[in-house]
Amino acid sequence: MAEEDLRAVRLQKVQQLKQAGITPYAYRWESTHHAADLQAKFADLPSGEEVQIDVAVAGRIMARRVFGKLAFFTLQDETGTIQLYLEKSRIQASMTDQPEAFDQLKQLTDAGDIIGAKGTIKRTEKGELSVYVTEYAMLTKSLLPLPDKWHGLTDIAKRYRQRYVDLIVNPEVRETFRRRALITAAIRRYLDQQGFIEIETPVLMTEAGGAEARPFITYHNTLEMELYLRIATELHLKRLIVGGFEKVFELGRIFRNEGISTRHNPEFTTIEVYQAYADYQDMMALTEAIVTYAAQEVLRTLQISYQGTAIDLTPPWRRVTMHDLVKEVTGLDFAAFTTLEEAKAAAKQAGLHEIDDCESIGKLLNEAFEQKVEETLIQPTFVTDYPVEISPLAKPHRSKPGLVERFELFVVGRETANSFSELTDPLDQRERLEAQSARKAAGDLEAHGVDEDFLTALEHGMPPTGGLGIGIDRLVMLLTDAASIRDVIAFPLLKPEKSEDASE
RNA sequence: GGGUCACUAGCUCAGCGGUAGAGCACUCGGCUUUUAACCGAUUGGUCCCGGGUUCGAAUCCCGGGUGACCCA
Repeated sequence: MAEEDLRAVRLQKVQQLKQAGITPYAYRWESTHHAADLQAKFADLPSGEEVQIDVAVAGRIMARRVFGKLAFFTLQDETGTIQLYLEKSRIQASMTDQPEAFDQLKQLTDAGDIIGAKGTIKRTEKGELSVYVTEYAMLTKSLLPLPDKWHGLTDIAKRYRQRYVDLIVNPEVRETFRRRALITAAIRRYLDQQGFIEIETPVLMTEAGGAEARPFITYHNTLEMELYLRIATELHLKRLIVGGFEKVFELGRIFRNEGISTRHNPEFTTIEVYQAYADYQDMMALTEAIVTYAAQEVLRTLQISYQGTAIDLTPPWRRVTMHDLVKEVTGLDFAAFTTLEEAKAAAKQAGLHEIDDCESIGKLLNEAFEQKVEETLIQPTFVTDYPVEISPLAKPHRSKPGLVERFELFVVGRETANSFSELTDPLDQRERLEAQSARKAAGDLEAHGVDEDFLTALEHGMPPTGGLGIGIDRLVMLLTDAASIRDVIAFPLLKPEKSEDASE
């Protein structure tokens, strides 16, 4: 039967309910238990036995098994499922004001409807814990059919486009988003316990900054000006450190106008943390603490499995410099090169590709790292001491010329966190931002203009500060064993299904 | 950006040049211990869209759309 016909049948049932004086869209319902509560509480109840306890439950009908004078419904709420044992004689005896109650249950309810039920507890002879129903109420009539009860909804595009249906029929999807909420709550709780406060900074900015990425551009009507959606929270949080806060963070959404893949969504969530009087070594300890706290709170273990690979999150994690890793994997010792030409020749020899545009040894080192090393970093690894050329906001290394005090955390081959001893010298910072601004002028779409107010803030003096950013989506992927970032974002960006060609 | 694959009933899929199919769901009938309930009978289609080849296209070719995976 076509979808419109299926819908028409259910609309007819809506009318029939109304004619019988029953609203198909009720106002409230009071439950005593969730399905999981009952399943746990009566786990030891033997088959065939009853318990005279009054319970009330509510949820969506997932399956109906209807006999002549008896019916079994599978009811699903947020916590799980429980069976309703619906006996004509018992319901008719209790719902005396509604003599047709059982027939209405058989004829006017469908899988997908939301109902409430009151009754006692009974484990059937076949062993299924059930609410032995005395009364029920239609709470919301559903007009559209649920997907196949056995195969469910597997079409990936449809799952993302109609996430509500995905959530109804795929319980593990609900679990993923429940865990995501637990992870962000755990992170906030940990930071709160450590004395950090969360301050919300602007999403709309007159100049994008704090990262190298293409921004989204929007427009303010009354100001008559273009604005950028933030690509990082960095520059505002540092202003707060200048202002005297010593431990701040923000867990929020940022936006990057770039490609979409299983690891990239145009809007995603990061947490950035700034701690005055700390350096990147302190931030490593903080990173370990945050991630292991979240894992323990949500999974109760540090031994996790990601897409079939065992990952051990037990700290301390390996700490190794980018130079040493590149040398270890490729055999190239970048500390030994004196000219760019020499380094490029050796890099090509080692099998690196598309390196002709690299204008410095530091960028070449980073290319070697990205092309050869990243994918090998499966267990949690802090990669330290980056070239200054690719780190415009980090403080020069206290003992290694040409490098900065920075680390990135890699797990399962993916960058998961990024941190530096923050650059606090306003003149050095100006030089680096102006260099970037020149690249913007030359057409680099990921470069940005100088944020003069940020430099003014630095000139007022920022204490030595450690900064840390963690990609929340990737962390959630890791802790929920999700293969795609779209599996941990409730409503990922998708192209509209049909282009409404017209209008022009 | 490039390559490969997918798109057929509400859902899951078969059909691959000759009358568009199955299971589930829906509708009707039967049924007081089911749990993919069962039995019987129906119903349901822009075969993603647009061109082309052909006597004939869901099927072959070209273009487009959406998505997945791989590569950059």
